[in-house]
Amino acid sequence: MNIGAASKAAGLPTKTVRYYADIGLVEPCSRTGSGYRTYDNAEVRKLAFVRRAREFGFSIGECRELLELYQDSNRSSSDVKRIARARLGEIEKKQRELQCLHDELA
Amino acid sequence: MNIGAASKAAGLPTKTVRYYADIGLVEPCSRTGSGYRTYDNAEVRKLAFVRRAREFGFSIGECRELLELYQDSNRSSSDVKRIARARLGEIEKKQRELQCLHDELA
DNA sequence: GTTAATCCTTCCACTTACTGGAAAGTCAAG
DNA sequence: CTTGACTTTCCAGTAAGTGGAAGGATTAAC
Repeated sequence: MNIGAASKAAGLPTKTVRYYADIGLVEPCSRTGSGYRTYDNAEVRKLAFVRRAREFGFSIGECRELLELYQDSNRSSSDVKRIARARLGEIEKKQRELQCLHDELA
Repeated sequence: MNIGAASKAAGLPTKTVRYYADIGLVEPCSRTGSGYRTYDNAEVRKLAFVRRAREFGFSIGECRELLELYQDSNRSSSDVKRIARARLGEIEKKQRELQCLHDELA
């Protein structure tokens, strides 16, 4: 999949996908002989995940951390669990705040 | 209330409150003789409202629009209702996406 | 009643996370 | 074999803050 298709599938502008590749956040799985970035479903899922996280105010640095959790197939260490719990706490807080915003407008 | 107390009450950095005053998004209700910005509860509520809206990815321009809705005591016009409905739709979409993010991590 | 700590002011440079646009190479369809 | 859509890099610009300096104001303590 070229960058156009990948960005479309992930719901991000092509520019942003290229930027994420530049900063090493989500890298293409390879390059064609002519230098085109190629993505497959794994990367598209990561990109979509980052899109959602960014929409909720997680910084690029935090997204990096979240991606690691997301990719970690062995989530047994207490450290990983601790980080995940903290992040979930933030997300739940955001959910409550979003509800406030909703109620204030409705 | 001086800027420090107001920003604390609203949950925003002082710098940001000053910035919002500069761009005319939320202005202090007055200034002391010596130039200190003064805020009262109405402004603090607006600041907290903007904080929440910003946290959910609304731009400063959209916050301006939301603030107008928020302040509009006469929400009878169909135009205002239309904008509010569109914004509520966005917020509800964000709520669903946040749930996805939560589930992906949990 | 001065002094130290803690506000507050403006101004300007810097940062983060994109975003637009130019110039040029690539690819698939007709 | 050319046209049009897609891609590349690079560089400049934007949005929304954020940090820090230089200096004035307020308060609280000696």
